[in-house]
Amino acid sequence: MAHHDLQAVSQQCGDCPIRHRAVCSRCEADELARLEQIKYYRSYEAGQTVIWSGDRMDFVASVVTGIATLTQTMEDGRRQMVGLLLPSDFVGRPGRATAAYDVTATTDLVMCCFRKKPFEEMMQTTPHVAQRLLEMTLDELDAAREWMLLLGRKTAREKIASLLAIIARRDAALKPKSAKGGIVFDLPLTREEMADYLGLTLETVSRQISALKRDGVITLEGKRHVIVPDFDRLMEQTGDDSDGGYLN
Amino acid sequence: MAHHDLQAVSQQCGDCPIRHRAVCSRCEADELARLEQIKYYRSYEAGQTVIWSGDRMDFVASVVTGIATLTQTMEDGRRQMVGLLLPSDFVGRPGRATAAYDVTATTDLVMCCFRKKPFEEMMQTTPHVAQRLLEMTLDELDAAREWMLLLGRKTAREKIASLLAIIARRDAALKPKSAKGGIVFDLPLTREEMADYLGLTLETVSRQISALKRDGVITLEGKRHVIVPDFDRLMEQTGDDSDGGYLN
DNA sequence: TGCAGGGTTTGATCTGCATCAAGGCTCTTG
DNA sequence: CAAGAGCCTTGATGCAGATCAAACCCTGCA
Repeated sequence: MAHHDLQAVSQQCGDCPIRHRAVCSRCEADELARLEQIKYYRSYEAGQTVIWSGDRMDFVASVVTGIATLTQTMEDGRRQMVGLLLPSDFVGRPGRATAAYDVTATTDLVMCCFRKKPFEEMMQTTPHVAQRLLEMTLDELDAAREWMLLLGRKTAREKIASLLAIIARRDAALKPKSAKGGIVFDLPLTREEMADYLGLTLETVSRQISALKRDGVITLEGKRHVIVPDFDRLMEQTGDDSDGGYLN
Repeated sequence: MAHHDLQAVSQQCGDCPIRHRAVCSRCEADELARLEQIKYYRSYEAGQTVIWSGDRMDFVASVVTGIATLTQTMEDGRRQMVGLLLPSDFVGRPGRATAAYDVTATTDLVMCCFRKKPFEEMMQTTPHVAQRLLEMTLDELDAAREWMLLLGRKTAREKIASLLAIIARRDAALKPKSAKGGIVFDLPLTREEMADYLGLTLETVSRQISALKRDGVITLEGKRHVIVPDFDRLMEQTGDDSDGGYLN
């Protein structure tokens, strides 16, 4: 429905590794040219910090490849992940000068950045961009609220199952078509990062994964490679309504 | 900075009880006329449900007076509040046909509603509205992420103190000027609603409030009327950075 | 005046997860 | 090949907050 979105825009150029070039028929040539001018790419390697909370941030960006996290840290070191950024997700806030969260690359990461000032100007003149950004932000807000239910009310086992289901679903959406014999994916997070995501300790994460393994809900090959023989079986462990997602 | 925002628009009419009429100099007369045509008011009394999760929802709205909550419920009855709507807050999602959460009036409530279809059309033609909505949604997302830190990592005492601080701050912002002798406000939520907000049980909420009272951090008159003699003292209990809020 | 019901407090006990601690696996580096 | 560093697992123990239960307070109403 959005005929000119940020991903499409950030993918106009030939060096962008994901998806096809998507030129929208209704986009004005000079809009694109303007975007091209304020756009640049940055790469980070796994573990590197993109920006620290409180730092000056004069760009907004969208993830091209890799995975990044947003985390908040309390003075005494307690950490909570508050965002998981996958390819096409947006970082940064027009109208704010400093970063509100630590942004970290958990895998090798490429981001497509736009300098903030010109980007904001473009938002004024190009309503599609603001509309698309609104849509993405509303999606993120929904995800955050789902996450709040998880943090506030789910048990450790339900939390782990939910996280696995989220990753499995996303992975299934990307891949052409998983084998019929079950869903297979690699965990993009360490046990500690999972713990920060779920509001648990890494020991509890480890124990609950072992428990799911013991109960035959999942199988592990190595520490990271997960096989889910029966996705419905996994979903039963999440505590969520079975009736899947609301379709818009 | 937004010269034409949703509240301003919803307050053009004389029957709107909050704030002054705010006519934006840059707003086109016919924009306003269009908004007037698709606008209507609805009232609910305390405790009433505005809409159930999954129900058809053919309007978007903003709170005029009173307080509403968004909650999610699991099949077995566990509940988590995921949004607290104060005057001027926005409900509903353009581009979604059904409600994703239960919306409940916790006090008597007046909402200014816009039928969804024409509202969406107006978003297309009036960029200011989409931009303002984006701003509001980003604010909500920030609040949700703060809330996630609370749910995932704070102790019961810190949760209670944080909630009191949030309410106190909001209240202070509304009132002309609190007395110098400390901040005073009424809790707009029952113990159970606070528990749903904080991911606790109502017993724990009650106990922690008693503890804060015992320690002299707060004083209670009746069950709902709170006196905070020293706001900094309360803030110390929240676990948050002392350096207050980032100013844009 | 009594009593019924919703909201709240407080006590006793239980339990899920945190904490503390040790050891295993795998990869890197000298 | 040894030594070290990350990351992960597993065990033992402790405690914050859940659960179960009882009683209190206030308001409305018969």
